[in-house]
Amino acid sequence: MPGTKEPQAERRRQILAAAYRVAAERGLTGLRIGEIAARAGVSHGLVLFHFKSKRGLLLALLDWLLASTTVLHVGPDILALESPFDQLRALLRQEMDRLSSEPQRTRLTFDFWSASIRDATIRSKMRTEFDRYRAAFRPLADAVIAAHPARFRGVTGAALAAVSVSFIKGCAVQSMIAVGQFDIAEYLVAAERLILEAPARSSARPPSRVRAASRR
Amino acid sequence: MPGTKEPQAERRRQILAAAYRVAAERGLTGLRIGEIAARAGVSHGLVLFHFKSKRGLLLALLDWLLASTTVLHVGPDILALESPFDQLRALLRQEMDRLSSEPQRTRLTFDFWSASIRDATIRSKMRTEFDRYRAAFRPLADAVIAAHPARFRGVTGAALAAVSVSFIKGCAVQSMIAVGQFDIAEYLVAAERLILEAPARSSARPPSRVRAASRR
DNA sequence: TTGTGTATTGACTGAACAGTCAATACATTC
DNA sequence: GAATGTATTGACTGTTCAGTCAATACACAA
Repeated sequence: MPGTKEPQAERRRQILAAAYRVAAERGLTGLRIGEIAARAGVSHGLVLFHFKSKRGLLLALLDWLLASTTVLHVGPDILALESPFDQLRALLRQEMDRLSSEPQRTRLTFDFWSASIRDATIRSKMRTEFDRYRAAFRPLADAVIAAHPARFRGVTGAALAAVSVSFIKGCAVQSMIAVGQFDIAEYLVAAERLILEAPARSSARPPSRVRAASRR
Repeated sequence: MPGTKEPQAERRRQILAAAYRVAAERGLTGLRIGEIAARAGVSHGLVLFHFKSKRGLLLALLDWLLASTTVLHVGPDILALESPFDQLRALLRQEMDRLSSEPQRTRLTFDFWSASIRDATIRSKMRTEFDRYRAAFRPLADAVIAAHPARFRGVTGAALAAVSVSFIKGCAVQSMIAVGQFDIAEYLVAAERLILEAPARSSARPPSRVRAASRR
């Protein structure tokens, strides 16, 4: 005996929320329409009614995941920093913190990356997202290059942005596998010193603009 | 009517080889005992006979994959470089080249990473491999720190090694998703300038030891 | 009230697969 | 050449799922 009706959009939302919870726990491979339905408190058939097929649900879930992921935000506190180097460094830190503070979301995203290897549709969606993410780094990357033309002679803003993204993704990958054993704080310090020539700790000396640019 | 007998080890090898091919094409999720058997030219039942269960086969495949992956090798040409910075840079380049020259293997490894999120046994194996990989970077990382004590004050060799690995993994991830569109050569140049303060191109000036160390 | 379209259910179907097993072939030892 | 142990097959089983569908309930309009 069919239950109470809900407006279409609302039902979809409920089901997607349940799907997200299941996917976060069991992974994309362990995603079962039956379990999603149970969690959403509806029938198996209804899930198919709203999403047409399992694949349809999967793609909707991906859209939902991407849409609800915070877009890279370069806030005022970052813009307030003097040198582009400092800004880029602050941005990296912010992003790594964000990824590690949302392990479920990060793991699910990772699952979709993996799926994207063999699925063209998923890949295309992921790529769009990747591009957007990289593009958000672009202005800063350009600024860094402009501030240090000699050092970055021949380096494009695109490539520099790509490298920045790599750091973040690579860090995420490692922290996912080596849970606990991988100290993000320590990692960040090392990354900063290595990449972006950090100023000495607790010194009052102005940040990074000190060097480079004077080269060659 | 049962076919000709093969020595146990040899059969396992044949089946694993077939499993690798199937996994490379279809991914771990698409791995089917039936298809593996067909490719190996044996029966479905025989695969189970030799590997006990699908999971057994999966773990054996992982062992095989890890065992057959080239261990990080710091060759004489790298050791010949003067400064630790240059050595580390050369090593990064070598590894990125290697990963991108074996896309199938890299993709499969990626698949296993993904599986490791939800499977403790796989995770443990992957972690061991990760540790080994990171450990191989360790001596160089230590050398870099020793060469620039001021710059890396408070940074451990472990963290520096972890960052190096991140670069490589992050690069691999991006190049897998943004196939074609992602220019590894350009990426490498950017990474080198950003991370390791590259010497100016085609200049005869001695490498990196120039700076840092003098700081503070 | 009647009618119409949409939402919802639960039972059913069929396919895909992992795993089992008895039968059989081969190799080796005695 | 009989006996024994191991490899190999193919048919079978049971389960797990995605997807279908007819029946039904609800909302709303006429």
